[in-house]
Amino acid sequence: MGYNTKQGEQIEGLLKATAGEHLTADEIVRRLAEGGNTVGKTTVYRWLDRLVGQGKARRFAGEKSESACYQYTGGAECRNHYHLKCLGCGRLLHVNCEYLDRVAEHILEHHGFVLNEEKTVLYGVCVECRTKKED
Amino acid sequence: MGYNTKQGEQIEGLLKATAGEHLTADEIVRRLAEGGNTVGKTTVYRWLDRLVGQGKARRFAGEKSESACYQYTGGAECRNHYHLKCLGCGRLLHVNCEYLDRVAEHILEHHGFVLNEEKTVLYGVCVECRTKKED
DNA sequence: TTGCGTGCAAAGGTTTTGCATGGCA
DNA sequence: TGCCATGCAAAACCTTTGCACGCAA
Repeated sequence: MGYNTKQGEQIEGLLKATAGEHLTADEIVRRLAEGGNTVGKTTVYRWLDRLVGQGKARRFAGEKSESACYQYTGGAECRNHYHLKCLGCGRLLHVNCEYLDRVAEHILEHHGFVLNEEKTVLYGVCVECRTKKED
Repeated sequence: MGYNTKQGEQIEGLLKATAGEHLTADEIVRRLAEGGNTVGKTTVYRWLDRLVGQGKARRFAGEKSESACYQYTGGAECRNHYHLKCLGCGRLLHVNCEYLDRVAEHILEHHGFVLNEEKTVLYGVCVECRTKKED
């Protein structure tokens, strides 16, 4: 199911190389073009859908009519930890932390709610953006 | 700043009355129409923007090209607790819990990250939807 | 009376789809 | 060869904006 193609490799490769950032479909087209690789926007959208379906990437809906951003998450290992996303720079932090694991247990026991770690993102501001603000 | 109008009251009223659910702009138009109150979609969007700005409502971006959903949060008090949103029924649970308050402290101390409780939503599945699935 | 609110129609922007062509296996 | 992938153009959608008219204060 699914062929390996030049475009697919380039899209996944770019996402992987910029895993700390988040990119819109448009930005992916532009960056690939800058690298000399022309890829149609339609193809970018189709590969992003596929990568999200495979759990290799993640989609972040934009505010209002902004474009959605996509970010590489790398697959299986990302299902076992938490994600902190910075509202300042967009960076996604991957946090392995037993304390946070216990949060899920607490929520289940005390609030009857099964936390979906894959769908949950904790929003806030990272250290870098915090110190930057103070300038 | 801002007049009180019939439409505004109806929109806020509907949102308040359905605080457990989440509605799209379209659904708001439809439900008001069913109640005999015709309100233009443009007006609905403008009031939703205002209510979100006032912290009275919250916007949840849809997947892909789905419409965004709006949900009544009631204002100031919602900034001091956590929100659990059910992926099954869309219900938003408001959780006041000292255990969860400590999560923010932990994240700051151990991960250098200032959690924004207002922007963060924990996704998962509520008790009702869990037992429903088992049928 | 003044200025904001309303709602229609139209525009704007993102994402999806149709279809002919190209490429992987 | 068979089937999927590609990419252009066009469509589909949600949301915003322009503008003339209506209503709140």
